[in-house]
This record gives sequence, C-alpha cells and structure tokens, in this order.
Amino acid sequence: MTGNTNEDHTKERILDTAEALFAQKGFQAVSIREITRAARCNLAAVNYHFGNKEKLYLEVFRARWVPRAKRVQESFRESLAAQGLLSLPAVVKALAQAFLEGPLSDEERLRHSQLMTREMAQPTEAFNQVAEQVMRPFFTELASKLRSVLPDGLEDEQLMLNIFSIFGMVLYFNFARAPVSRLTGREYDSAFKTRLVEQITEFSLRGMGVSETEDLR
Amino acid sequence: MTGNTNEDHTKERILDTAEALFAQKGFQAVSIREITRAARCNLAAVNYHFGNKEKLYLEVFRARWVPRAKRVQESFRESLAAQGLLSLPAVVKALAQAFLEGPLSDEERLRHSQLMTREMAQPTEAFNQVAEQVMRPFFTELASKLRSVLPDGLEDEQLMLNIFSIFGMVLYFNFARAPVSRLTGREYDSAFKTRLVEQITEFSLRGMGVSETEDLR
DNA sequence: TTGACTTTTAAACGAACGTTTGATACAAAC
DNA sequence: GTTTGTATCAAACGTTCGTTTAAAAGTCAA
Repeated sequence: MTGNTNEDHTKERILDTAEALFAQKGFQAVSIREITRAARCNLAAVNYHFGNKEKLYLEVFRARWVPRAKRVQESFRESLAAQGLLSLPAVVKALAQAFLEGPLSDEERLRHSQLMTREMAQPTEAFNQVAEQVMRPFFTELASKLRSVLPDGLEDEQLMLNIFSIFGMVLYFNFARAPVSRLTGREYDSAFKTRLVEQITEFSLRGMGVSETEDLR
Repeated sequence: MTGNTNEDHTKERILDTAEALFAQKGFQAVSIREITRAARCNLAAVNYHFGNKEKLYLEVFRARWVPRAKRVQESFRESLAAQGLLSLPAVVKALAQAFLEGPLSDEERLRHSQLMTREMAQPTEAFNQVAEQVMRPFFTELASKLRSVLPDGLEDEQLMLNIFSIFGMVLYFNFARAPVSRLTGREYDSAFKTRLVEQITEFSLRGMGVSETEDLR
C-alpha cells in the first residue's frame, strides 16, 4: 500500500484547499471544480478520495479542524501552567491568549473561527463532532478550573453563562473584523490583537465580579 | 398606476420569504426557485420585480433589515427615556433589552441577527448600507450617551472596545443558540432570554468597571 | 517483465441553477 | 371597444453543478 501520511499528496492538498475555501465562503458557495482547480488536481479526485462533497466537508473537520482545536487547548494548558499558581486572572488571560494569539498563524486562526462560527450559527453534521469531541470536554475542563479559583456557592448556570460571555467576546473579535475595523479605524495587526487580549481579559475579570486586577501584565 | 404599498402583493411576499430563507441558509444556498415556490408566485417574478437575485438580496436589507434595525434603536431610546435619569446601568440594560427582548418577535429577532452575523463575517455590498446607515450612527449615539455617564478621561478606544464587548455578547447569545442550548441544556424560551439579559447587563456593568450595581431590576 | 493495485485523467451524465422570452390576464383611461 | 401599462405565466435558454465512468498512467512486489 501507499497510504503514507505524506504531505503534498493530492488528498492532503485537497483538504487544505477545501478548508480554506469552506471557511471563506461556506459549503454551498464553494464548488468541487473550484476546490480541485485550486488544489491543482483532477475534478474527480474529490469523489475518488472522499466519496462526495459532503464527506469532504466532514473530513475537513475530522482531519484538520479538530486537531487544531486540540492544539489551541493544549496551548491554553501550557500557558496556564507557565503562570505558576492557579488564579482567576491567570485562567482568563491564558484563555484569551490561546484563542487570539496562541499557536496558530493569523490565517489559520481566521479559518478556524470562521468554520466554527458557521457551524454554531447553522449546525450541520460536523457540529456533533465539534460539540462532543472539542467543545464539551474543554468546557468541562474550563468550568472545573474556574470553579477552583472562584468563590464557593457559585451556581452552575452562572458559571456557564460567564464562560459563554467570555467566549462570545473572543469569537466576536475574531469573526466581526469588518465592523470592528471599520468603526475603530484600526487594522487587525498584532498590536491591535494584543490590545484585544488585554480588553477581553480585563473586561471578563471585572465582569466575573472579582475586584483584584493586579499582576496581569 | 397600481403601485400601492399593499400587503400580500407578490413583491412583498417575495421580500418576506427571501429574507427568511437568506437568513436561514445564506445567499448562495437559496435558489430563486425555492423563494418563488415558498412565496407562491412564478419563477420569473424575482427578475420582474427586482432585476436579479443579488438585487433582491440588497432590497431585503434596504426594505426590511434597515427599517427593523431602526425600530430596535427606537425601542432602545424609549426604554432608556422611561427609566428616568440617565445612568450607566440604565443605558446598558436598555441596550441588552432592546436587542434580546425589544420590539421584535422571536422569529424576527433571529432572522435579523442571522442576516447581520452573515454580513459581519462575510461582508457583501449590503454591508455598506448596514454599516453607514445603521451601525455607525447608533454606535456614535451610544458612545456619546455612555461617555456622559462614565468617568471623565476615558479614552475613545477604550470606550469603543467596551461597546464591542457588549455587542459581542449580545450577538453571540443570539447566533450561537446551538452550542449554548447544547451545553447548558436550556431552551431559548422567554425565561432563559430574561436570564440572558440579566447576565449581559450585570457582566457588562461590572466589566466597564463601575462598582455600583443597585436598582438594576 | 509481468501482473495486481492505486491514482489520475478526460469526458460525459442528468439535474438544478439564474435568467430571458413571448404569450396571456387584468386593470384603468380614453 | 380599444388602447395602454402592469403583472403573471409556462417554457425554454445556456451554464454550472455534483457525480459517474472507463481508460490511461503510475507504482511496486514477485
């Protein structure tokens, strides 16, 4: 057999190209012809390697999106461990950093959150994979970490809503670049992104009702 | 001439149907055949009344989305005026209420934020209308109102980022219903929506760094 | 070099797409 | 009754879509 996981094989090129195009335009707006043209291979390659267009879309999530999400989560854990003692500011800052700076290139991060946003707003079969394999475990882990640094007696629902509020901001600043850039007049360069991490961190810390804001930088 | 603005005329039915379908599925995923079938009219009606599919999409924003956005803004102003003295909690609560409860039916609100989310994530020509006719004026108005109830010396950029943080949460809780429902186990009924308004209001108030949280209910 | 297997290729399939056309129905004006 | 302009209709246009096919090219162990 020739089933190496080699790069620059047709199958891998198709996955990369398809992910970029699906993220930019959405499933229906991208044609197999467009994908195979951009991946420099024959039109029939998608159906040969993946069966059909929908299975290619699902495979993009299985083989690209989910592993990348796990890299982001791992980056969160490392960044948190590096900060020493577990504290609320440490958790929140590690979270914002992992998702807005983190291990991904800028292009990768954009792709990643575009695909996630699409699935959140309009779930397909891929959403099940994302929800159960990535979101739920991470959500649970995050809730447990936060609970250990928050006052006792906090209700489960309140904790969940706080987490969602943070994620809402993180996602918004990722996918709504157009209005944010337009109204602030600022490009999404690395200086602005650092500013956004700071904003999300401080806003969230205060939002969760903890008065201390020291040793954040 | 017969150019009344009568309801249940073909042109109006097409606009309503098209808006619902574009919001649900996106521009490319909806065919003219699907729209005209749902609007119970002939296939050629779209091209007769609107020229082509893209002009229909733009007309949906001009004739439906923008006026509805202005209704939401007006509801914000009235709700704010009804609360008496201008205060930070009053502004923030009126904002969250206008967008999560407000004058729209649940179906309308979902449609509205779905279309907005699509344009934010992937701007088309319609985004210019939305940004300049709706977002920018409201953003300016909101910034001015907030500035009057916030401590002096607040930087413009800090104020803008705070506004975006609030909008991020509002939008997120509107468009990410799937993961929120999945992970909290709660339906988006009116009780939960009231809970969300409370969450956004309190989280934002604390997030903007004002310690007082009295007379919020 | 043969033979079995995988991958790539050009070509075609029927279906669905956005759009156009010309005929028809209908209303009010003259 | 005729005219004029608007609205609706069935039918067809050419194009693009996802998918299939069968042959050719490539790979590699025996």
